[in-house]
Amino acid sequence: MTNPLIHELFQKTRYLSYEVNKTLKDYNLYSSQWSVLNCVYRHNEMTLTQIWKYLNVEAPTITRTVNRLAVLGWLDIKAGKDRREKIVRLSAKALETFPSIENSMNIFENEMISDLSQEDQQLLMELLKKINKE
Amino acid sequence: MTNPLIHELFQKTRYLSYEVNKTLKDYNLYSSQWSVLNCVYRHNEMTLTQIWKYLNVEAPTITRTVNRLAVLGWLDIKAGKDRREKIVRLSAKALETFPSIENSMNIFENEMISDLSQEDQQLLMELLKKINKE
DNA sequence: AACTAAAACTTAGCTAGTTAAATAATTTGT
DNA sequence: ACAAATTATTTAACTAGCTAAGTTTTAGTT
Repeated sequence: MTNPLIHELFQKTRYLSYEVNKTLKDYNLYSSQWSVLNCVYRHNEMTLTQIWKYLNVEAPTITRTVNRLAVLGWLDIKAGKDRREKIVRLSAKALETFPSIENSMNIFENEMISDLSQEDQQLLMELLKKINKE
Repeated sequence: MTNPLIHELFQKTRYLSYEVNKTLKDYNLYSSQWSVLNCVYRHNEMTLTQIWKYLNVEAPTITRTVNRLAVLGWLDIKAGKDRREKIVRLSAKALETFPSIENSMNIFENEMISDLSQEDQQLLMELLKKINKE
């Protein structure tokens, strides 16, 4: 991008996603798959629509990722009372492995922001939230 | 991601890239194509290796994007003295259109960071640069 | 009750990032 | 001078964003 700030933001995110994928490789997971697992875990169960709204991506992205995670045995899918919707939960195997992955991710993320003090983090968060179309 | 800061970073970048694509739609360009055009323009001419090292992506990404841009008439490709390398320049048509795209992008980027003061921008840049593996 | 609109999800097809492995040209080392 | 290593680029195959257009089910309107 022309603006150095926006350029840096894109660079850093690419770098982060690259490093996250390396961390998750031990579990045969990709960063986007982890995002889905993590938010489903925290909500206990979610419909596809809840997932894509939460993660701020489009519906087809989640359809695909959730199906892959189901095939790989990480997620269980069941029909809702409303027969249009699908309800997603972590499988028994996923629940068992989850704490270990979470731990690896915590270590990784703490390493990534180890140069940022508590105030730095707070500040960075506020500054990021200011990026927006008027 | 587990960490809210990293989560926010990913969200914001997705949002930015989405908005950049909307801005560039008038020119039938995608944000990554613009990144390539912009850096080639600023360097006058570049080899593929110079481009991917500058943009911090892998070689195959640039091979593909540059070829597409050549087919679309934005880039001219010629062989270098070293016959392994390819040298890339903006086409006459691209040079003609460039200022107008650049202008649209400047307006867009300024809108995006309009809530950030000069110091905010400086600070944000410094904080972003602190994100790194130790 | 029947027609229409909306919601949840899917399918297909595009760009763009990645890795792994291949090819061709140039450098290096002996 | 020749074999081996390195460098530049490419190809194929994977994940992951997106849009546009489809199906099925539910909700709303008349």
